[in-house]
Amino acid sequence: MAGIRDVAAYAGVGVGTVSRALNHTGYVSKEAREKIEEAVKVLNYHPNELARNLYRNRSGMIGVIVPDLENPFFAKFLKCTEIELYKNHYKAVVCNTVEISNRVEELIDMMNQNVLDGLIVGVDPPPGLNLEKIRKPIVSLDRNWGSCIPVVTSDNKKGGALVANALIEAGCRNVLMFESKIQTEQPFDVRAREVKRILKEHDVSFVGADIDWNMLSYEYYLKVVEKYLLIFDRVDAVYAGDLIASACIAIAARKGIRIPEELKVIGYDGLEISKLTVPTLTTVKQDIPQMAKCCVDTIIRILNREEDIPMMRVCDVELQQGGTI
Amino acid sequence: MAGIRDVAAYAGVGVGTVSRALNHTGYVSKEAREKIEEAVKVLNYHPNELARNLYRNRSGMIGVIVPDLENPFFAKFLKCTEIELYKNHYKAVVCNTVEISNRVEELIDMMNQNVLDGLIVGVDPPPGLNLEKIRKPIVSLDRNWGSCIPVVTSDNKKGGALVANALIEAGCRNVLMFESKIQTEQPFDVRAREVKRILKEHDVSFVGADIDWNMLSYEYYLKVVEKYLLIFDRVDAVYAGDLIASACIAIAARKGIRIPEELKVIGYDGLEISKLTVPTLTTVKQDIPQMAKCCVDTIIRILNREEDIPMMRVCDVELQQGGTI
DNA sequence: ATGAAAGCGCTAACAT
DNA sequence: ATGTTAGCGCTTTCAT
Repeated sequence: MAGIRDVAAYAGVGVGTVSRALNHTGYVSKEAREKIEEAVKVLNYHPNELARNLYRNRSGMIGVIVPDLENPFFAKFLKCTEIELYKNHYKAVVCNTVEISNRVEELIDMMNQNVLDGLIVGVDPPPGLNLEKIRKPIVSLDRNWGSCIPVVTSDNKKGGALVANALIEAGCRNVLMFESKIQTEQPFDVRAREVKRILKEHDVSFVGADIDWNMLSYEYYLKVVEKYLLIFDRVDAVYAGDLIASACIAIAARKGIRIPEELKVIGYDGLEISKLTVPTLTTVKQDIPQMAKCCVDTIIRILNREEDIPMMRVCDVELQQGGTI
Repeated sequence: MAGIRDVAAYAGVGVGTVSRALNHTGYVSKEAREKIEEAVKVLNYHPNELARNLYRNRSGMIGVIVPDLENPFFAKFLKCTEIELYKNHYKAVVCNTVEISNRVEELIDMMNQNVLDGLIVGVDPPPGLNLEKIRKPIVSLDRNWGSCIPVVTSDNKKGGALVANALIEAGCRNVLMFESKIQTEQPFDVRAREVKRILKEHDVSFVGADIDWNMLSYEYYLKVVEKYLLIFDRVDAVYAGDLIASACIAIAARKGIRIPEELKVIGYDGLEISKLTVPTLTTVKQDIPQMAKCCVDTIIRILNREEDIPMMRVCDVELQQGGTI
């Protein structure tokens, strides 16, 4: 494995000249440059990025933590994030937290060990996290990690309002809501709060459904949706994330419940699957590419030591009209 | 940022002793060890992994290349691969090839630059690839990269037979197949070939559909499926990957075509979405976790310089019974 | 058992 | 414009 000294020797110059030639930094004569290029080719030389990293004290790697890649929301988020990072000459190191605990702490350690230059997190912070000791940037997707961690979120208030108003305009009186319980004070809690507020204002009653948010499988969703529809037989509408909403449409079809006549459904997220249901799912679409872009943009700006980094960036949402409401 | 010399100074020992203590290599007296542990805590010392990497000439990173994470097959594959890599103390650097060309070559360069210790590839090799110059392991998922690149595949022959036999037993006479054209001699071509062979044997006629495999969106699938069902109105069955098969079920529902009475559908892959269609999709399920495990296991064994690495590992498939055939 | 010292392969400051 | 040299922070001989 040829090193820079081999190249220097072969080209008959010093290592400094080689380094300058390769990095396009400082002056290098035409002859020297040509001899070096020749040597590089002959010796099949590739600069050892590890040595560069050590010197520069950066790895060019950003960790991206998501709960579960099987969830299409996070798969798409990672896809978009990876592409944005690539545009900024960074690589994405991926981490699923599902099935394994303590992974977040480990990735934070990797930052301290200089293996990662930063972290984009789509998961809750680990309990008892001490942000003091972290010297590298973290950007969060829709979670509160602390006052000094920038958050990229989508317009949950508008999203909640879109949901509530759609339900009200459709004349729903009894809504079954699959929503996370408001307890951890996360940005997306705003959404459920807004939905409930507006529904109350219009005297629409609703009931929350309690599900295990760590279970990601349609079989589980189908079971849960079926159970709840049985329990609450007066329900005339369901509001849930797209995956559960889709499960709901499937259950309705199997039970002969007509949508939207007998049961209205409104989803949230605007995932691909919303196009596939029959009828297509009316849902509030989050701009995942935009959220990914904001996350990457923010972390890059911190890495570049820019000033006035916004601590909160809110991406737009829009109603994607379907046939379920 | 405290370094190993700071720890050594604080503990009143040499750097060598600190290194040995931290790595549990060589002898270190109890007293020294305790003083060092104390120093590590006080100074909040984290060993710089970059320096270690340089010395050891490894990064602990494996690149995983997939066409598109929005495809649930690859999302799940990456998820499982990441978890398996983690168990082996490696990290996964992810790369979508969609939207950007030349990414494979770049990741290969990263191997030569010691940033990646190996590559797991779920994409075709770039044209004109020269394997000679690659000195680090590559393992491929279901693609031929060359005779010296191990391949992990699933039992495409059995899978094809399961499809064909299911179609025959259901009495289909005219099958519309959404399958990749056999031209690149990839392992998964065996599947289509086997389906066709058995169908011919039983005098079942079939017609292939030509679609743009780089387009991944349900809206596109829906459009294409609709077009083909119109063109071939004598078709009584469709065979396609789960995503297209699901689109097909949606189209049928919208057009009032009863499944399975008027049109039978059989999918391939066994993705989550197969549980969600109405009726549930009959499909051939690939064992994605097992394939991921084989890929990781193989690359780890090469990295560990083990002997007798199998050049081809075939994972089992099984028929997942649904209601579409 | 431990400290000193020589690298790992590169970059950049410095002297020429 | 270019060669020499001192690190980047660690691991590992090699004496002691």
